[in-house]
Amino acid sequence: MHSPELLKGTLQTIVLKVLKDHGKMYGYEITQRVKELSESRLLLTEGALYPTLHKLEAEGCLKTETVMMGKRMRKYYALTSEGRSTARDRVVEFVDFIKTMSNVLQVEMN
Amino acid sequence: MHSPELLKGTLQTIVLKVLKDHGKMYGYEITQRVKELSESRLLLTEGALYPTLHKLEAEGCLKTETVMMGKRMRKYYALTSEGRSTARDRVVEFVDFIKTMSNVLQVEMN
DNA sequence: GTCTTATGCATAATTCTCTTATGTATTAGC
DNA sequence: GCTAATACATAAGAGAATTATGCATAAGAC
Repeated sequence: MHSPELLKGTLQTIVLKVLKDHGKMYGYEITQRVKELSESRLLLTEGALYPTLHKLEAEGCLKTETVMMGKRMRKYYALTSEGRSTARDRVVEFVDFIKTMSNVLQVEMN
Repeated sequence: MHSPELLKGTLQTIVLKVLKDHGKMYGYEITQRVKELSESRLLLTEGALYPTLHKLEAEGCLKTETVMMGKRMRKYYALTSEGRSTARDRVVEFVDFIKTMSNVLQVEMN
């Protein structure tokens, strides 16, 4: 597991990009996908994920669709067009940040 | 300038690594060196830097030496042997984190 | 010669984002 | 029947930064 400190500020970026790559998903599914992609090194907690989803929705980046699976609720999230644009921006911003950090820390990131 | 959110959790890593590469430095000097290395994209604020230096010193990673330059004080910081070890660990941890993020975000960092 | 900028330290109040804890409820495995 | 996994959600608390403030010296502009 990674030091959770480093995760700060990257959660929105992760959520947006995963949704961009995998289409509509529900919260629990996102946590599992990130766990897979990170080989269990990044474990999203619910207390962080759901508020983030709600916030991104409130900002117009995500739209929702609630489906009942039998008696259990599933709330699917998908990017709006604004969300797609924000996703692009956030990823670029993150990559730029890493390039800067490579220079400051004098390390190669590959 | 980068979104300051991303900086969270990386400040200690930056301070430790810069001190490892440049030997003893004083606070203001560190801000300037980071500004240089990052081409003004990372600007350390004093409100973040000084508490971080004090914390690292309290943890035994840094030792200090105060010098008077004329009437102005300079407090030099240098890594202890524990600090050198911590610096190594933090950089490795950061690079690992970036590798994981590359997988999750599906981007190349080079 | 005064005014602004740069140098140099430091701390406090506030904000933001996450962790941890808690709550509710359904479904699957043994 | 019990435990683990699925599935949502919110609240209290912690941690790390920003912003604001304070003090003080030195250098450069005009």
